[in-house]
Amino acid sequence: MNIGEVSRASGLPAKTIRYYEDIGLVRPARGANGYRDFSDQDAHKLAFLGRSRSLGFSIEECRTLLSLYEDRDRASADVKALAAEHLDRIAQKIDELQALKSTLETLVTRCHGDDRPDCPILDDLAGRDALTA
Amino acid sequence: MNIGEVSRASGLPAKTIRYYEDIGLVRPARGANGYRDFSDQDAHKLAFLGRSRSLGFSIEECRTLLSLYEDRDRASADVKALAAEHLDRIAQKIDELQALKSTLETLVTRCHGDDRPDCPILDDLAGRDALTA
DNA sequence: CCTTGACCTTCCAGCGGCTGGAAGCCTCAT
DNA sequence: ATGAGGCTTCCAGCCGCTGGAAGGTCAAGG
Repeated sequence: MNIGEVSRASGLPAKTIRYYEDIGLVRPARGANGYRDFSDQDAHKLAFLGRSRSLGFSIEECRTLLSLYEDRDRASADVKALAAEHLDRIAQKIDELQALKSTLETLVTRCHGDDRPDCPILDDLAGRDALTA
Repeated sequence: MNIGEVSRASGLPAKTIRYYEDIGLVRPARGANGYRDFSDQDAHKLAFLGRSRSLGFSIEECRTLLSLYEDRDRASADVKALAAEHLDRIAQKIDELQALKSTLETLVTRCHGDDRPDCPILDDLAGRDALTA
C-alpha cells in the first residue's frame, strides 16, 4: 500500500502520515524503490490516530492511547483516566468560551453599529469598564 | 516608563511587549541608553491590546481594533461587525467542543475502568463503532 | 524507446503567539 | 568597586501540521 492509497483509506493527508512517521507513531516498511509500504495494520493504526485526533487528543495522548491499544495487558482504567482528563479539559475550555461569548454578546448588543464613532465595544476594550465582567 | 513598569501596569509580560513592538503594534520611544521609553499612551494601548487578546481576538484583529480605536472618524458598525464575526467563531467552537464532550462522556461512561483490558473507548477509536456519532 | 503526468522521495520554511535562554550592557545601592 | 537586578538583542522551540522546491519512479500511450 503506497502512501496515497493509505491516505485515501485513512482520511489523513499524506503529509500528515509522513509527519507521523517522523515522530515515530507509525513505522511503515520500505519497498526497493524507497517508497513507503504500508501494511493493513499500519492503515488501521493511522485510522485509529485520525479518530483519536478528531476527538481532540494531543499527539502525545494519541501515542499513549495507541500503546494502550496494542497492549493486551492494559487496564481499561488507564484509558478511562486519560479520556476523563481530556474531557475535563474540554469542559473547562467550553466554560471559558462561554464566558467570552456572553461578554461579547453583551458588547455587541450594546453597540448600535451605525456610521457614528461612539462604540461601547471600544470603550470596554479601552478599560472604561462598561461591564468588563 | 521602562518596560518592567509598563509590564506591571498592563499585566503583559515584558517578552510579549517586545514582541508587540516587533510586529508593529506599539512603537515606544528610546532613551539615550537604548532602553524603551513608554508613554502613558503606549501603556494605554498595551492595556487595550491585553484586554482585546483576553477576549480572544487574534493579533490581526487587535491591530484592526486598535486602528479603529484611534480613528476618530470610525463607524461603530465596523467594530460591531468584527466583534460579531468573532462571536460567531466562538459560538461555533463551543458547538464543536460540546459535540466532542458528549461523545467523550458517552465513551467514558461506558468504560468500566478497572484492571481488565476490554475498553469501549479503544473499541471506538479503533473503528468498531460503538457509537461514533 | 520516449514522453508525459501522476505519483513518490527528502528537506526546509512558515503558520500564531508567544516563551525560554544565552550573552552582554546599564543602573543603582552599598 | 561590586553585586543584584534591570535592560538589550538574537536565536530556538512549542504544537501539529502545511506548502513548496528539487528530484526520483512508475505505468500508459504514441
